[in-house]
Amino acid sequence: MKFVKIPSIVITRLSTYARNLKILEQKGVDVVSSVRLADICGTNPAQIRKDLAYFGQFGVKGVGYYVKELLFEIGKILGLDKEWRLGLVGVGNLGLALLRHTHFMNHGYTFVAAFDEKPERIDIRIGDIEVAPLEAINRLVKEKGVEIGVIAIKPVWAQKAADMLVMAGVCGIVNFAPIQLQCATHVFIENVDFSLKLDILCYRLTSARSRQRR
Amino acid sequence: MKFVKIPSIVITRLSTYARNLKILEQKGVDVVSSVRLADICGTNPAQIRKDLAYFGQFGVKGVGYYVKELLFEIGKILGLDKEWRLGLVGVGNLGLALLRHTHFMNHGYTFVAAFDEKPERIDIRIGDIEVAPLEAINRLVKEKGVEIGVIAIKPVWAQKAADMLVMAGVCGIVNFAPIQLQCATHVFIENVDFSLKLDILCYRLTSARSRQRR
DNA sequence: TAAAAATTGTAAAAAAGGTAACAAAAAAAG
DNA sequence: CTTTTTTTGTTACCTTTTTTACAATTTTTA
Ligand SMILES: NC(=O)c1ccc[n+]([C@@H]2O[C@H](COP(=O)([O-])OP(=O)(O)OC[C@H]3O[C@@H](n4cnc5c(N)ncnc54)[C@H](O)[C@@H]3O)[C@@H](O)[C@H]2O)c1
Ligand SMILES: NC(=O)c1ccc[n+]([C@@H]2O[C@H](COP(=O)([O-])OP(=O)(O)OC[C@H]3O[C@@H](n4cnc5c(N)ncnc54)[C@H](O)[C@@H]3O)[C@@H](O)[C@H]2O)c1
Repeated sequence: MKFVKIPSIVITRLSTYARNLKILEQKGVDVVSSVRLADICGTNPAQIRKDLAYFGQFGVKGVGYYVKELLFEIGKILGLDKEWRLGLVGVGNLGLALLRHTHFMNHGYTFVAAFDEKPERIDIRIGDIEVAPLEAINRLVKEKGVEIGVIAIKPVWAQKAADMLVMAGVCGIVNFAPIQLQCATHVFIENVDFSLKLDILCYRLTSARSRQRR
Repeated sequence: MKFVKIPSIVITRLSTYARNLKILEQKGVDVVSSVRLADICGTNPAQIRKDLAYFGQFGVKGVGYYVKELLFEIGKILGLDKEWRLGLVGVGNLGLALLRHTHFMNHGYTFVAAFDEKPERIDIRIGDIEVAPLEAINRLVKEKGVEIGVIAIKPVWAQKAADMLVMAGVCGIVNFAPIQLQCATHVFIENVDFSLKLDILCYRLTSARSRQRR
């Protein structure tokens, strides 16, 4: 079999498809065409069909896609058919919000550990989680089976936290700090970047305004 | 002059360049070459030069780019040479974290208003901000000059909040709710999407594991 | 049962985006 | 002062991604 590299953007879209299929499922919709789904997702039908074609054939000609079935298949592709265990580094403003956010738990993601510089200051217990000191990362990542690290500390400390997570065996990191993390190539990093999005908006608003003036 | 459409991704990279130039400036670096900057930003030098070429000539042949000057110019391009006023909808877990986050204020972004369904429940005052009921959006957006709306409420309510913001005259929205907002074409929307990033990581980890097994 | 309509999967074409290469200019070395 | 080195700005080329087009298949209509 020929190896085909799957573009990152395809994965992003698959996640969007899954999200909207879930909504359709809740609404009791059984079958959806690529045209309808594209409309909902804000993309084009051929794109959906081509994205899916990377992984196989999931539709029925003349009919469309069975919502439940496609959702299941995309879940399998993305690896959402299992529980993923998250470990949080930095239980500050943002970190607390993330821990308290129950939405993830309903979607296959569970925080199983949390770390902070000054754990004694933070008296939070959510289910099994107790905030531990940074030094405990190595032990707890293994004990609790942390697979994905979530970094929510100040940019200056973020790299060190990433290094410790990787040393402990974590291969996936979601980084909220506005800084470019440098990790070994076997480690996958995704950034969630609010300021970046603000900057993009500023540019759009600014250039829209200057276009109006002309 | 020929109109050249500037790809979205170029703007994203400009923001990254600006962020790293700021760090270089703080370190006291005066001049940087596209090779060095590319190395720091994790891209390629030709890309940086081409990105900048969309907007003009900012370097000196044989020398490189003057850090302060390039930073200033990129700031001007992105529209960061002014204060931007933000209005928050949803002062819950995430919303509070955003309000309390002072980083933005140091970078040209200021929250000037905050709205919640049950404002009486939330006793927070940060500077001039007092949490107001949703009905006050129209009045306060105008009074406080809100230019960018930040949505941090449950997905089901997000569209309504967006509509109200747009009605009040807001043309830029950063949306934290995991839902596709539908707005008029003159409104710019940027999504900050944690679950999406988690899904991408899951896919990468899953496919890396299945590759190992082979 | 036959014709028309709907819709997928995929090949081919078109568009967009990224990379390499190099002339031009400045600085450094000889 | 001349040659070599450094480095930008830009063109041409290459790669990736998106869109179009259509045969193949199923369902619906007549
Ligand atoms: N708060 C937000 O709304 C927001 C939004 C976008 C991005 N961010 C980013 O998220 C990160 C965290 O923001 P925040 O507002 O929660 O900050 P914060 O200061 O409220 O929290 C940081 C927490 O990390 C802990 N900490 C500090 N150094 C540490 C270390 N070396 N190891 C472990 N823990 C350590 C602190 O004790 C604190 O509890 C920052 O990088 C920020 O830029 C925050
Ligand atoms: N908490 C997180 O870490 C996190 C992370 C990623 C995304 N999100 C998303 O951000 C959004 C908010 O999350 P949260 O954890 O802060 O939720 P939350 O329930 O803590 O807060 C929601 C707030 O919005 C208010 N509200 C409800 N309906 C409203 C309405 N119609 N108008 C105005 N205010 C209204 C509520 O009173 C509450 O204060 C959600 O869409 C969530 O999916 C949250």
